[in-house]
Amino acid sequence: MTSTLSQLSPSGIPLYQQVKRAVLAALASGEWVQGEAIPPEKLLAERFSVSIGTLRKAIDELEAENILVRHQGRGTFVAIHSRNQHFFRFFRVVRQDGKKAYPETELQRFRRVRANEEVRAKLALGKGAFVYEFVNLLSLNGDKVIVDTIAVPEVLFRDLTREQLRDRPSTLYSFYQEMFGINVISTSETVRATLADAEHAGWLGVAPGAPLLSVRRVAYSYNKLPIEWRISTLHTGRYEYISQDTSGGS
Amino acid sequence: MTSTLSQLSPSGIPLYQQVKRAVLAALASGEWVQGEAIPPEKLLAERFSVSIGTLRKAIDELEAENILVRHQGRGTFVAIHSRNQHFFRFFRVVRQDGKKAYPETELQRFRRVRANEEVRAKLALGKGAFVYEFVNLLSLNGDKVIVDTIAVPEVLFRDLTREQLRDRPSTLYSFYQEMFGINVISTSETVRATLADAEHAGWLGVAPGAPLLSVRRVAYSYNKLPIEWRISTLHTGRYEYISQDTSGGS
DNA sequence: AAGTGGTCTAGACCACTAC
DNA sequence: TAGTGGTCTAGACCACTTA
Repeated sequence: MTSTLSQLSPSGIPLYQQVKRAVLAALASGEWVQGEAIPPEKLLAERFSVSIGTLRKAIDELEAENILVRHQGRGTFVAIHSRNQHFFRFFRVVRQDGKKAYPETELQRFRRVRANEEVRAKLALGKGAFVYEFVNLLSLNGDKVIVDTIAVPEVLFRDLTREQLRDRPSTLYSFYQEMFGINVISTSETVRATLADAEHAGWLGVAPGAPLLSVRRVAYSYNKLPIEWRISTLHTGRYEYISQDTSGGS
Repeated sequence: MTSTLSQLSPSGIPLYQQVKRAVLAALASGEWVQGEAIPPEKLLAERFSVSIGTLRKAIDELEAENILVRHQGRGTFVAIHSRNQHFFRFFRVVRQDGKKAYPETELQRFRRVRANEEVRAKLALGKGAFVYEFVNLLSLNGDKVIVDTIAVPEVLFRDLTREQLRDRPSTLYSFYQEMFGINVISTSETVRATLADAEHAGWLGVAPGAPLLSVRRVAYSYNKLPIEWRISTLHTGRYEYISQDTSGGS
């Protein structure tokens, strides 16, 4: 992969966007790997025959999209969506006093089934497609708080097993990344109030008929490809769902 | 307001951030008004004695935060948070089929009271401070869906009256903007499940004990100044609360 | 000390909008 | 045509990390 950029830009597309696409192409081709540093800015600027300012503008956007991470003095790295910071971007349940904690997960159920109509719609699957469907019970500070019912397309998660899920050493989304090369980069959620049915009441240790939150999520990879559908059922007795507006601030 | 920037930067804070703060200060002081253009970049660069590139970096961030809007060839404008696009950034309730609609509002209650401890904490008010507290019932497509209990500091909303609220021609936040010069630029929300009490059941036309969402919001202006505290109680029988993650994409 | 990204400059030229 | 923001350059110097 030399890829000195197609040299010509008759399209009128800004140079920095062409550079951005070229960097994305190099990432998608596997030229640079998860967690590894990409070449320094000066080298990249030469490779693409642009000034360093233009190169930086391209990298700026890739960093804003959580695809690259820069560290002053060390280099620019391919982002890892693992435990530390990124976890709480997608995990939005905290104790009512604001304290964040990592959940403990117990796999309750696992099966391979044909996707029903709702799941096919959410995951953009064709009729007859299979999904892996599993249920996790999540605890925070020892309290059973969340039941996640999750469906992922078989075609993207070939040969996923119950054991892999149960024994994974890291978060679910970094497991997706490490084992299947699938990156979750955005989600879309809706929230409703429901009453606990017998099964969820049992899992969460509440009375049937207790009020619960039902959070429905579609998770997307690059190009808005849907890769996971989940229904999270939350007991908000001592916890709550948070929804920050990240645009503003000073 | 000359404000040529304090000239000295012993603090080691990057210049463009100092410029950003200075622009925010000019906005907060009312020097530039809603929907009006701010001075051109070249002028601002001279005023703050920085290069145009540095000035642009400051404006870049303010645009990313929806505080300014740039239009090539026309100028840079103070963002208007009014009806059209911005409304649905803060109004996050849609019908379960995804259809968005503007709510109709009925003012149910209005009073001036001393803030209790919770409200004082959320709005960063001192002991004994007064707030205006009012209750709105919101309908979507003719369905009564939301009860908003809202508190705003008297010190920021001097002489707010029941009649002003009832007769306002626009959304609540553009009313804040037009009548009091207060801009909502970010919010922080938490969500819990509750059961309808008698009063809310009556307003929403549900049985007492029906499951409802309780959304608690603090709305902020520039510099993270809290300007409104509200508890929204939602009936999610046919509607739902949405929470998009806007960071990703390519 | 060497190498990385972060900031900042002082322009040039282009694309778009208004008049 | 004049004025606006958008792109791009070719550096200089600073702050941080690693050895």
